Amino acid sequence: MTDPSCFALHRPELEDSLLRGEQKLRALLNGSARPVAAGQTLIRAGERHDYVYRLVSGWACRTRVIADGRDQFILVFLPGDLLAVKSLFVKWHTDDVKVLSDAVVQQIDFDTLHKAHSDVDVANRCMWQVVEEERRLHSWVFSLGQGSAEERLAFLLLELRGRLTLSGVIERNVVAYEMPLTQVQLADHLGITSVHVNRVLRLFRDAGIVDVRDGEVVILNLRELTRRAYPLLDVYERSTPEYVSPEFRGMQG
Amino acid sequence: MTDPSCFALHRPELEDSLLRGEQKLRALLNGSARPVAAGQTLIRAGERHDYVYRLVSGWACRTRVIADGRDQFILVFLPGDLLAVKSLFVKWHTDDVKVLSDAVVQQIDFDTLHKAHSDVDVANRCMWQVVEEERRLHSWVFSLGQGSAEERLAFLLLELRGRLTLSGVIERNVVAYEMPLTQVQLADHLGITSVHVNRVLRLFRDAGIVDVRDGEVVILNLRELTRRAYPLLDVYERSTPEYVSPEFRGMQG
DNA sequence: GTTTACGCTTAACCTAGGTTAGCAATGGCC
DNA sequence: GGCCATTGCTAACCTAGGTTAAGCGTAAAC
Repeated sequence: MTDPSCFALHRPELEDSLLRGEQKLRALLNGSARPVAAGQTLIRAGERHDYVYRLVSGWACRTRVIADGRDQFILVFLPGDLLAVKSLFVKWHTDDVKVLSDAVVQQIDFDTLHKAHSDVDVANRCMWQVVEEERRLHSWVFSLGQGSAEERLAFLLLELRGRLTLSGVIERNVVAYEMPLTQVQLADHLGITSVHVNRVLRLFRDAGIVDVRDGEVVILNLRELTRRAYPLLDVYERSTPEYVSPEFRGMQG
Repeated sequence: MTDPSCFALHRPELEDSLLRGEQKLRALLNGSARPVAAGQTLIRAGERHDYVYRLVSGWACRTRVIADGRDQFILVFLPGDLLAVKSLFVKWHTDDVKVLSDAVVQQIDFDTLHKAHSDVDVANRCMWQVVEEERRLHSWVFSLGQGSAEERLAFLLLELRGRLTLSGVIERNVVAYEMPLTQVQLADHLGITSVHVNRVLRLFRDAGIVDVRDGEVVILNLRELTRRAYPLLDVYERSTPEYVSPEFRGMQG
C-alpha cells in the first residue's frame, strides 16, 4: 500500500477518495497492532465475527476445510491487505482465516468501523478491497477450471511477485522473494496434491525457470515463467509491468 | 428480490438499509428496460465500461475466453441480480458478460449511479451484491479445487434452485425449474468437458436423482441430490432451507 | 426437400494428475 | 543422546476425466 499505483485498475475519479480512505483507516487502526503466531486461526467459519483486520506483516489465507480432510486455500493475503472486510456485512464468515507465518495484525471492531463506513472515502476503500479480491477470485476460478498444474503454479508464483511489488514489500524487478508456503500449502491453494506440486517444482527447477526452496522463490527465467503463466493472466495483469516480463506486456493470446 | 430473506446472511442492523437501497435503485433503473437477445455480449473484457445493469428476466454469465479456446463461466446471473456493479470502481472489466437466454435488462450509467452511490443505502445495496458474489466465488473455488465432477454438478443444480427460490422466480419447495444452459455451457461452468457432463447427467438420470433435459431440471430425489452436493455447500447454504433438503439442515460433514 | 447447424449421446482410447508408500533431512524437545 | 513431528522428495501404480470421432434428432435456411 506504499505505492498508489496499487489502485491502478480503478477510475481516476476515485483515486483521491481511495487514498483518503486509506489514511482514515490507518488512523482508526493505529495502536491496535498485535502479533499472531503462525498457524493461528483468526476467524472461524460459522462463528459470529465482529472485527476487520489489516495484515501489517506476514502471510495469511482464507481457507475452507471440510470433514473428510479436503482443504482449499481460497485467497492468500499479503502484508497491507485488509482481512474480513465482509464482517461489515455478514453475521458470520463462510470460511476460516488462518495466519500462515508469524504475523502482525491491526484490528478494528464492527461498531467503530460501521460508523466510519458512513464516510464515503472509508466505504470506497473497503469496497475496493472486496472488488480487488473479486478480481483475483475470477482469475483463480479460471485457473482451477481451465489451467494445467504447471500453468497454475507459474501463475501463482508470478502473481505473488506482482502483488508483493505493488504493495511495496519487495523492490520493482527483483527476481527472488520470501514465500513461506510449504508444498502441502501450495497444493491446497492450487487444487492439486503435494506430490504433484513437488513434481512440477522439480520440472521448473530442472528447466531453469524457477527455484522454490527453503521458503524462498528464485526466478531464474522470468520470460519463460511469464510464458507459462500467460494464459491464466487477466487483461489487467497482462498490461501491468509488475506482473509480467517486459516482452509480454499487453500481448494477446 | 421479492423475498427480503434474500439478505439472510447480513447483519440485522443493515437489513432496512439494504431494502431501502433496493427501492432507490429500482427508482433509478425504472424506465430503462430493454430486451437483449440470447448470445449477446453485454460487456467485453478490456473495454471501457460505464454502466451497471439489473437482469430483469433471463440468464447471463460472467465468462473468460482465451485465445486457445478455453472458456470458463465464472459466475452465472439470475433474474434480479445486479450486473457489473464493479463498473463503479474499475475502468474496464477483466471478463466478458454474456446473456445466455433472451433477457430483459435495465441499466444505469456511471455518472448517475456514482452520484447515487454517495447515498449510504445505495452504497450498501451495491456492496451487498459484490459481497454475495464473493461468497459464491469462494464456494466455486472450493468446488473446482476439491470437488469431483459429480459433486460439482449436483452442487450447481441445487444452488440454482436455491437462488431461484430466494429471488422469487420459482416457488418454495418446487422440484422442477427451467434451466437454459446447454451441456457445453454447463461444462464451461463446471470446468469439465461436455462429454463428461453428459456422462454424469446420464448417471444421475439412471440413478433417479435428477433429470436434466430440454432446458428443464427435474429433481427426482432431492435428498440424494443434497447428499451428493453437501461437501461443497458452505455453512450459509447448509443452514438455509432454500438450498438443502430438510434432512440435511445444518448437518456437519 | 435438401443442406447446414446445433445439441445430445455413446464408445474407445489416453493422460494428467492422484494414491500409496517409503526414505532422508531437519529441528525441536525431553 | 534418542525421539517424534514436519517437510521434502521419489517411485510405482491407478483412475477420473480428457480426447477423438461418430451417429442421431431437430430445426432453421435456402
